[in-house]
Amino acid sequence: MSARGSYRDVKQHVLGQIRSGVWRPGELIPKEQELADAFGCARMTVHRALRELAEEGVVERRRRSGTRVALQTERRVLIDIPRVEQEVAATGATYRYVRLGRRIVRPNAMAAARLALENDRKALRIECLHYANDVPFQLEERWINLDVVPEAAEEPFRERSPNAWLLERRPWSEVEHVVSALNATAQAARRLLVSVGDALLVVDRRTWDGEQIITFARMLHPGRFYRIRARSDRRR
Amino acid sequence: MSARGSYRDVKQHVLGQIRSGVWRPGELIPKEQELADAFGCARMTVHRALRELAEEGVVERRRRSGTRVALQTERRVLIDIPRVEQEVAATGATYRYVRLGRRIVRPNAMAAARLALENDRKALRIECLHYANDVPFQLEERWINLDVVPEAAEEPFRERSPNAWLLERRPWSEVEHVVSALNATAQAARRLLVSVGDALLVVDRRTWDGEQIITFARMLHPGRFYRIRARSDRRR
DNA sequence: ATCTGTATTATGTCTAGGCTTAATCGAAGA
DNA sequence: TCTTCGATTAAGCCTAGACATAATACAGAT
Repeated sequence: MSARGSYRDVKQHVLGQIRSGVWRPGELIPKEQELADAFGCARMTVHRALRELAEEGVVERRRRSGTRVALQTERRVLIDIPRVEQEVAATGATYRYVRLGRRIVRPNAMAAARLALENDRKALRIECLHYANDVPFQLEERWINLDVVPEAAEEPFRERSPNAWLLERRPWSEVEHVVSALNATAQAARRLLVSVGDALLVVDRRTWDGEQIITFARMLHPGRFYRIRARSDRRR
Repeated sequence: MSARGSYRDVKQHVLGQIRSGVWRPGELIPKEQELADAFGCARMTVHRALRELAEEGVVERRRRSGTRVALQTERRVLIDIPRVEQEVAATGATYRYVRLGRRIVRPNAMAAARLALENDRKALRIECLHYANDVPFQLEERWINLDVVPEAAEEPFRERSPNAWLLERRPWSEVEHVVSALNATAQAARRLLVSVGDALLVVDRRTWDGEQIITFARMLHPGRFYRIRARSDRRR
C-alpha cells in the first residue's frame, strides 16, 4: 500500500473507508496489528490514529472487542467563545466599554441560585455595556462572589470590564454556558436601543475554580446581531 | 518526585502548577526532557501529556521555543448536540413527530443562499413539529438539496423525521450550527402554541458531504424551554 | 441450566532509543 | 546597519519491543 505510514495517513484512510461507506456504522474495522502490517508501520502509529478518531467520536473502541465505526447518535461541536473585545474587533468594528452600575447587594433569586450563595451573603453586581462602533452589542449583568474574590470589592470596573479583570487575576477550572432566548424588558430595550419585546439571545455563564463559583454573568444580545457559530469537521 | 509516572500524572502535575499560579500565563514551562527526568519516565510519556494539554488549549507549544502556559484569550467549549428524539427522551418526556407539509419548490432567498443552489433549481421543503409530552418542542423547516440526495424526492417523511432519515442514509463530513434569537411570527406562534412575538431560540444547521451541501434546517424553540448547555472542564 | 474461574485477545500504556522539522540565535558577509 | 545562512535546540514523529488491563469465551463445577 503506502511505502511509509504516518498516523495522519492511517487516519485519512480509515476516515475514507467510513465516509465512502466501505466500513459501515456499527461494523468492526481491522485490528491495530493488521492495519500496522498493511501500512508497514508500527502498531503505535496506528494506535495514535485510532485513538484520535475515537476522541473525535468517529469510532468506538473496546478492549478485547476491537474498534468499530461509531453509530452517529450525537454531533460533537467545538465552539470558541471569545471575549467580547476580540469578538467585536474581529468584525473590524471599534470596541467600547461602559460601566452602567456597580453595587454590593443581596442577590436576587436568580443570581443567588446561580452563585449557590448562602442566605444573606451579599455579592457584587456590575451592569455594563459593550459597544461595537457605538452600537450596543452586549448588555452584561455580572455577579461576583465576594467570598471567593474579596479584592473585587475594591475595584471600580470603570475602565476594565469585569471579565477582563477576572481573567487576569483568577485561574478557573470550569465554565458552564447556557444559551436561551428572552424578550427584551423595558430596561434592556432602552440599554440596547431595541424595542420592548424584541427577541434577545441570552448567554448565561458560570465560572468555577475547583468547587467554588467565582462569578455568574448574564449577557444579552440583540437577536439580529449576535450569532454563535460552530463548525464540526469530522475530516480532521 | 513520584516513583513511576503515567501521562495522567504528568498532566495533573502541570495543570496543578498552572492552576495554583506557580506557572503563569505566557511563561515557559520545563522542557519535555526535564519533566521526563523529574518524573523518571520516558520523554514520550511527557510528550503525550503536553500534547493533550495543548489540544485542550491549556498550553501552547512551538518547536525550538518550548512549551508555555496559554494566554486564555478563548474559551473552547465542547457541545454535544443530540438528535431531538434523544433530547426529548433524556428529559423523560414522550417524543412525538408530526409532518406538517412537504413540497418540492424553488427555495426562498434565505434557503437558496444557505443551500448555495443555482438559479431555478428546486429543493425539497419539509415542515415538521417535534413534541415532548404533546407540547410543541421544536418547529423544523427543512430544506434538502435534491441534486445531492435525489432519492429524498420519493420519501414522504410521514413517519420518520428528515434528520433521522438523512443520518441513516448519507454520510456527512461537516456541520455548521448558527444560533440566534427571533420573535415568533404568527405562523410559528400558532405551531408552537406561544404568543406572537415571543422570543424563540433559533438553531440553523447546514450539513456538508465534501463540497456539497446536503441539507439546511432551521429549528425554532420556545425560548423558555430550550437550552443549549456546555461545560468546558479544563481539569481533564 | 447456571455459576465460576481461567485462558485468550485486542486495546492501553510505557520505554529507550532514533530521525525529522521548525524556530531561533549568532556570526559572517553585503 | 541589514541580510543571509548555518548551527543549535526543542518539539514532532516513529519504531520495536514490553507489560497491563478489560472484556470475552469456554471449560468445569454446582
